[in-house]
Amino acid sequence: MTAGSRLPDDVEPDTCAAFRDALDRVGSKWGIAIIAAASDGPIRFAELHRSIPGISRRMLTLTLRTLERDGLITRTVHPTVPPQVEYTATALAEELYASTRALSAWAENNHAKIAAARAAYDGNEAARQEEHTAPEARVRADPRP
Amino acid sequence: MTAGSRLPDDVEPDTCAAFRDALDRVGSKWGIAIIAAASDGPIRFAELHRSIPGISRRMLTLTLRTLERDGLITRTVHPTVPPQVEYTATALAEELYASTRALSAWAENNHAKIAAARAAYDGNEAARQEEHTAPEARVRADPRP
DNA sequence: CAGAATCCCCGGTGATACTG
DNA sequence: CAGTATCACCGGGGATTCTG
Repeated sequence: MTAGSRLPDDVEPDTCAAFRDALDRVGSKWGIAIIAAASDGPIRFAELHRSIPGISRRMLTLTLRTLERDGLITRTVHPTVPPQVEYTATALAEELYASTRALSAWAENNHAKIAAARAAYDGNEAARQEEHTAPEARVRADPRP
Repeated sequence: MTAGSRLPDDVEPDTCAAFRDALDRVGSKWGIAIIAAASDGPIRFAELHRSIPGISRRMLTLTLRTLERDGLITRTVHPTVPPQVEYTATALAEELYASTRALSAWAENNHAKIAAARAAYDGNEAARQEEHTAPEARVRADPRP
């Protein structure tokens, strides 16, 4: 397939699809946080759990599994008496994390503009609502039973 | 608040949060595709709808609204007899889109490695399953009523 | 300590039909 | 043409409990 069938799958053939593909790996709620935390060398499950405030053990486990599956995190089990497991970000994950910086930087630099744009939009929106409801209607609170 | 209360909100204080913030703007299923399509100059609703294959009119409208609200897309209405509306990506959106490239590039360059990692993981996973089910059990299909 | 299992909720998304 | 309005789904994510 895709060879002659002319599937309608080519808007921004590569770039756009590739971006979504990257998001599938690191777009989950905790993905980036985990990779970031595991970038500073091996870190144990409990440490990870503590260093990422809002996360539940469940989501930590699940996200770690997908990251491990994709080769972004290595899992090392030390068969000591209280089980001890260490996680480390792979080189691949480090590259991914680095590729993330541009987006983070953009967000940091422009979240003020975004907020302003929202305020402006919401303001005009509210104004349009008023004139759409027709001025007369706004006076009629009509406290009649 | 946040002054002395020592809120547990500082894993990767800025970077990680900023990334998630960026995703809130462009992480939706169609966000990037729309910005990409609107980067090549003004484009009409129907054109947009055609150039992004899988999208429904509903999601196109909704996503355009949020993008407009965040100042990433400008909406221009021409009061002609058949209504004509044009959308254009703002400079802000262009910067955002540019900041996206690093991630897209990473995905393009490494999706092979990812696939390989997955295959390896799934292979070992299946193997572990077998030996965990205990060899004997695998022989017992037990066709008894 | 490091999970696995279960239940439940909610928001993003899709399908369909109607409108100015 | 360019939307809006409804309904319905389903999968990510959270809270809680159990285990080797």
